[in-house]
Amino acid sequence: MRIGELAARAGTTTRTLRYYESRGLLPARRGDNGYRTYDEHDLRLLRQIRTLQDFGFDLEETRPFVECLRAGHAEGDACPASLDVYRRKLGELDALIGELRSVRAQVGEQLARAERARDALAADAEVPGGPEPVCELGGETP
Amino acid sequence: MRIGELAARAGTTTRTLRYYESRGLLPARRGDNGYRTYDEHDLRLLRQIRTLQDFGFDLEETRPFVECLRAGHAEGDACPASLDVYRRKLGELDALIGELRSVRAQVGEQLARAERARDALAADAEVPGGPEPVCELGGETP
DNA sequence: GTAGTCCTTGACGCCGACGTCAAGGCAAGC
DNA sequence: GCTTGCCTTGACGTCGGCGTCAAGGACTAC
Repeated sequence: MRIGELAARAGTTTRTLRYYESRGLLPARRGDNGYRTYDEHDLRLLRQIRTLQDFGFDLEETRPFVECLRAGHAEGDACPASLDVYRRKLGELDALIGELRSVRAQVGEQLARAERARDALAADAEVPGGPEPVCELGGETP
Repeated sequence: MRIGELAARAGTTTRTLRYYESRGLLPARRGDNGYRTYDEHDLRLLRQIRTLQDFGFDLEETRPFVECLRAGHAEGDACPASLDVYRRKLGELDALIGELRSVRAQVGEQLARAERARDALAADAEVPGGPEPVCELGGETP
């Protein structure tokens, strides 16, 4: 199988495969004409990479899985190094999710506060002699 | 106040301020000598930008807040455009957090599965005549 | 006068994971 | 022979938010 077919079967591009090869992640054999040649096992490796990438692993993090498969294991996560990556990733995910939830809470609070302020202004505006109406944006404020 | 002082007071760098200016976000007046000149109001704008950046807003998303302050409002989120950004951000955060939790769950499951498989192999190994021991990685597999 | 500090603009570097174009080789169908 | 399509390498572009020089002007202190 040549590069175009492998790319199509894995739902990626030839550019990506050449990139992986340049990174030493997915080397290819070469035919007499210099064309890259792949087999089903390469497809397996590639799918492992893609799955992890979809999870947000960066390329280097997929390397232990690929090497594990290449070492003959049926699963890319059959080796301790892969499990370490899993665990490290779980830690990173937990930390990131925690940060994002904190940010979400703060932004939500800011929004609520700003809406209260706006409503307070709107209520004041209904009182005769009240202040200016709510900003409607647009740019020009006289 | 010149650029160095403003940067120091906001806990950022002169490079960053010039970058903001190049983006049209924080333009500066110029003194006779060509130096940029800022006042306390600029510091207020800058702090607004930095706060939102810390929340993960990208620069363009801070623009409505800055323009709102520049329009004379006491708060950067006193304008509807800013509230829209808040709401959009909340949606993005919720979506992202949801994705990350899903990924976290999947990775956790993969880890658990892989550990079960490893333990099963280890248990087998204790039985006389059982299969090969667990992969210890390292590279060479004969 | 001169050393030192701050300022100016301009321009390249960085990071990750490729996209995109260019120039040319190889194989197959007509 | 000619076109078409896939392949090759090489190299520059992308995105955001700056970092990091480099060369030179401005101002202060001594």
